Amino acid sequence: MDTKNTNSLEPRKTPIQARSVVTVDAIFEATVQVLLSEGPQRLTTTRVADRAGVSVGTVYQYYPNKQSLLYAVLEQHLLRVTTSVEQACEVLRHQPLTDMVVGLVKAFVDAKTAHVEESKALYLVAAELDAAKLVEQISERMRKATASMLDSAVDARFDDLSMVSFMVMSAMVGPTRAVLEGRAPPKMLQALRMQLVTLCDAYLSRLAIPQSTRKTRAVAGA
Amino acid sequence: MDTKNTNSLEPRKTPIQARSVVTVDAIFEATVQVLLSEGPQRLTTTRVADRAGVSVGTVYQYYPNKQSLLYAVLEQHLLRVTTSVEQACEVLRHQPLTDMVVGLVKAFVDAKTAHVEESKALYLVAAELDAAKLVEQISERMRKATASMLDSAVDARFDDLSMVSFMVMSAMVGPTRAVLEGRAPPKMLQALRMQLVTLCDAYLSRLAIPQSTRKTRAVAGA
Amino acid sequence: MDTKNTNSLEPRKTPIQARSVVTVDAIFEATVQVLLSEGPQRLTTTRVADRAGVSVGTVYQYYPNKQSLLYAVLEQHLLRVTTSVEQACEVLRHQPLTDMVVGLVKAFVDAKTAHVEESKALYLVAAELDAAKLVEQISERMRKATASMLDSAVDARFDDLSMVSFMVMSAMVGPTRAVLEGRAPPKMLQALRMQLVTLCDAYLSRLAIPQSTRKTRAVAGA
Amino acid sequence: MDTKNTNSLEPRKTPIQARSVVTVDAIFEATVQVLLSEGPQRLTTTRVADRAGVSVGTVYQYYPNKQSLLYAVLEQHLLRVTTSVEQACEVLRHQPLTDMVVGLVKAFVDAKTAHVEESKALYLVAAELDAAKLVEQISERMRKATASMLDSAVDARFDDLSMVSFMVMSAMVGPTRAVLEGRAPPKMLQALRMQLVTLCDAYLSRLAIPQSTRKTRAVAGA
DNA sequence: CATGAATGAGGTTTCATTCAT
DNA sequence: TATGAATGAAACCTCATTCAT
Repeated sequence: MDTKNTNSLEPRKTPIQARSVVTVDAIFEATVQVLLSEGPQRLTTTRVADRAGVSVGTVYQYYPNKQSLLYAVLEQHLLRVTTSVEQACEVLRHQPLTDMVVGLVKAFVDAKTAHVEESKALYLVAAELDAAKLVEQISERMRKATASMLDSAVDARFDDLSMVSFMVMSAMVGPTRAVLEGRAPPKMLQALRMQLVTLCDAYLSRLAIPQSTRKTRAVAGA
Repeated sequence: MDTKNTNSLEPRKTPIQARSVVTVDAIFEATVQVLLSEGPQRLTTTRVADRAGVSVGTVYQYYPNKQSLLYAVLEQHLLRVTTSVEQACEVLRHQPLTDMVVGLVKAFVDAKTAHVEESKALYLVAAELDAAKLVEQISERMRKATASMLDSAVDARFDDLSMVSFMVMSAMVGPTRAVLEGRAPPKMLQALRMQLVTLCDAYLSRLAIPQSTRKTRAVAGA
Repeated sequence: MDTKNTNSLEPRKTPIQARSVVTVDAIFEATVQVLLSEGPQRLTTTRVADRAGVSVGTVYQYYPNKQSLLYAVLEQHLLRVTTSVEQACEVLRHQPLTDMVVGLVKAFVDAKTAHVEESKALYLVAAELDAAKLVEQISERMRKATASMLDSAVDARFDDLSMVSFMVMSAMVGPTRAVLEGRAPPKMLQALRMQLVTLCDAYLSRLAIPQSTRKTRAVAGA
Repeated sequence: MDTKNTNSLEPRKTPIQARSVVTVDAIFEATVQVLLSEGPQRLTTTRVADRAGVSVGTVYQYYPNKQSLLYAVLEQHLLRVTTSVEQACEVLRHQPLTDMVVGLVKAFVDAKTAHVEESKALYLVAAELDAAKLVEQISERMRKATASMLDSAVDARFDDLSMVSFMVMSAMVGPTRAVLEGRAPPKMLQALRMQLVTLCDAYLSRLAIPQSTRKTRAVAGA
């Protein structure tokens, strides 16, 4: 087992004492701050330590290397989004399709835009880090949650849920990222949610095999 | 005169002699290769020079710094995609909406997947580089082309072309990128084009203000 | 906060632990030694580090760049001379002119020749460094001190003290430098002091507005 | 004989054809210009070639290395000053002391200030170059000329001519250099000549063994 | 003779990481 | 545990010089 050695991405030790918890949090927080203020290129372990008010050595007490530090921050961010999406999906089960889309878009966009700067910075971190696996896992979880939710829609059924949920999730990512990274007509900031709803709802309606449940009318009209 | 100096992203000098043309190409090609084989983190000017079979100094004869090297490669890639999209948009003018979508998706996905590995590597380059401006320009060009094409559709009109074209382009980017980066159900590789067509066509149909005429009159008119 | 960054000429951090004080001294000393043994052209940060028995990295812990290293050495040297001259001027206040000249010349030449080799090497450093400002400040201080001293002479008054002190100081510099740099008849090494006294005293006597009083009253007055 | 190889400071070949003369001049001139516009640190052979409108290779046709190029420029400058001083000394033979000093100071300062910027730049070159020997030779020539002139003064004789001439020459250098390098009260630019005359004349008068020649009165009074 | 592409040693600087205190 | 001084590999970049064309 070399899961906790220098090459690992896992945090090194789990803090037990209260003081340690404070320290880890400070380091964590400092990492985000440095990321925002200096950018990922200028994020060095020393700078993080300085910002956190501890010494470099202390940073290495809790994270075996720089990657694991960034990994932790990235993971937290992604988990926040994922959790948010998963919870929304859970709540939205057994609703009509359109309600699902509205709820899903809201959950996703809200989570992403809660910390705009952080989101932006972390796109870069994800690139520098070999975080493919993590991103893949996260994506998988969100797709699963989405698929499961869609599967319970009262007014629609889908042939290929894994494909549909992949498309819905990744279709939301494109415009959202473009907006976060600042390329997008200004008005998009406001319109993003509605447009994403239109996009996903139109797509899903097109693919839906309508269900003649009592409570559901034809969604796609015509 | 000062535009080709050390801080610039512009190539340094235009080769005059024949052999130097070969050299520049070799360096450019080597950059792509190193990018693919080693990843952007391990791309160093020395490694590029080695791969190109020249000395470091030679690299710096043509590119003022490492960034400009990466910038050149990124630019070429993006321009390839952009040109492809623009040409498609031009050709597809005055067609029905669905034909447009099919053509646009094909142009975009073909261009992106023509050099899959290169595309993947360049996502990281774009992140590390301060390429925001370039990406923005490129995006802008594609949106313009798309908007102009959509504006000429024989069977639809749109209220807010800049928003619609932004959504279409960025909605295509999301799933495409996810596929290229390897997170996506395996079958997506094949299904991508069709799904994107469905996605975009559904979205556009939903937003279209239908034109009742079989033979469309002046589009921008009325 | 930003004053100790990479572009500064200021030393980077003040040593806290005892051992680091030793290190800074060693680096400083090594710089002087390399300067003497290899000349300013061959002074590299690596060589300094080697001579100091530390790694390059350590050098950069205390000096943000090579220039700051040289600057520190130059500054110390110039301050040594300046202080010496200022103290002499202070002590010599209210003396007859000739005593002043004798004391001033002694102070200056002694300080300069205390570390002959160092002085020689630093002429080159000053040239390579953008030390114009430092040299100017130092010169200014010495001129001020000289002027103030001369102003208190019991047996002379001067019309234009700033010009007179400039001439005296820079007239001393010429021959001293020539001697230090090894162009000068051999006997000059011994005769320098006396000749400088003659030079300056003759000059000052020529310009002095004689004071007829044996016991001088308020100097700046009458 | 390795006087014309790569390590030599001698120019490589003497141009015979007219075209060559033009080229050498252009290179020479370009060197001075680059020195002034970019400073000695940024003077590279390529930059000189560019400025001269020739290729680097051509520069190396006429100068075996960079040092020889700088050496040539420095030599020319120093020779100009030296020649000027020597000619003045020749002309001033058999004159009274004061006339000599006036003439000498004028010759020296005029030569030095004829190309102020060039003079400044060349101080740095002299430092970087191992030009000690050249400077020493030049100094020696000026001292010889001065000594010989002084020896012919109609109204004075000196015990130690080599020392006296050394002091006179180097005493002029100090203030002149300070003025050229911009540390000096502003008015000094105008006053320099007169002050140097006062300085040197006072010094020489003090050391002179008066000659009771018919045409000469006691110079220093007393 | 002139050109200018190519060379590559060598310089400066950074920064993740270790370890004695 | 925490500290922070020290490490040194490795990256970027320059520029004097050569030589085939």
